[in-house]
Amino acid sequence: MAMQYWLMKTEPGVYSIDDLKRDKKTFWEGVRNYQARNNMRAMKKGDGVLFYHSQATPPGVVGVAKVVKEAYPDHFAFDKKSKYFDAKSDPEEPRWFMVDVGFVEKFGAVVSLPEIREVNALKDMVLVNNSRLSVQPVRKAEFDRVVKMGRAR
DNA sequence: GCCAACGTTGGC
DNA sequence: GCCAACGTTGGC
Repeated sequence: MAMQYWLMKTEPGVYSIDDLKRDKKTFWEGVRNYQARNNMRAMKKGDGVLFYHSQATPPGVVGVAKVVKEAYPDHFAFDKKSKYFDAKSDPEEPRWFMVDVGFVEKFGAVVSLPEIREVNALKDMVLVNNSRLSVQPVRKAEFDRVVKMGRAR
């Protein structure tokens, strides 16, 4: 099975690449969108992840992470005190899942969304065409190109 | 802070 | 099953 590639969004004020660098790895809880969830369930250990800062100035890819643990139930959905609580997720048949991701590298500077939009080879990225999806698949060529841009600084 | 895009909910 | 209303995301 070939390695797959993904892009995961986070608001740096909530959890940033620097937090991941410090923690080495983290669990990716709180995804409450079916398409994003399905993408997480398709992830395999070792898959590459573009780490994206949304709600940032500028927004963009700030580094690389990797999948270190495949999808398992998001128990925050069962916790009434959690902001991610969802009464419709039954512990017997969990609706929401999370994965663990590990730190790989932080780019010297952000590969910004406007820059990505300017690159013809990246015009089909989900990021460019569906700005709302928080966990999305990335083609290998796109992943390699963004990483190359991130390292060339 | 605004607003477009998109997903979800719920009445019928 | 349709679709209007509503809520959320995220760029600007």
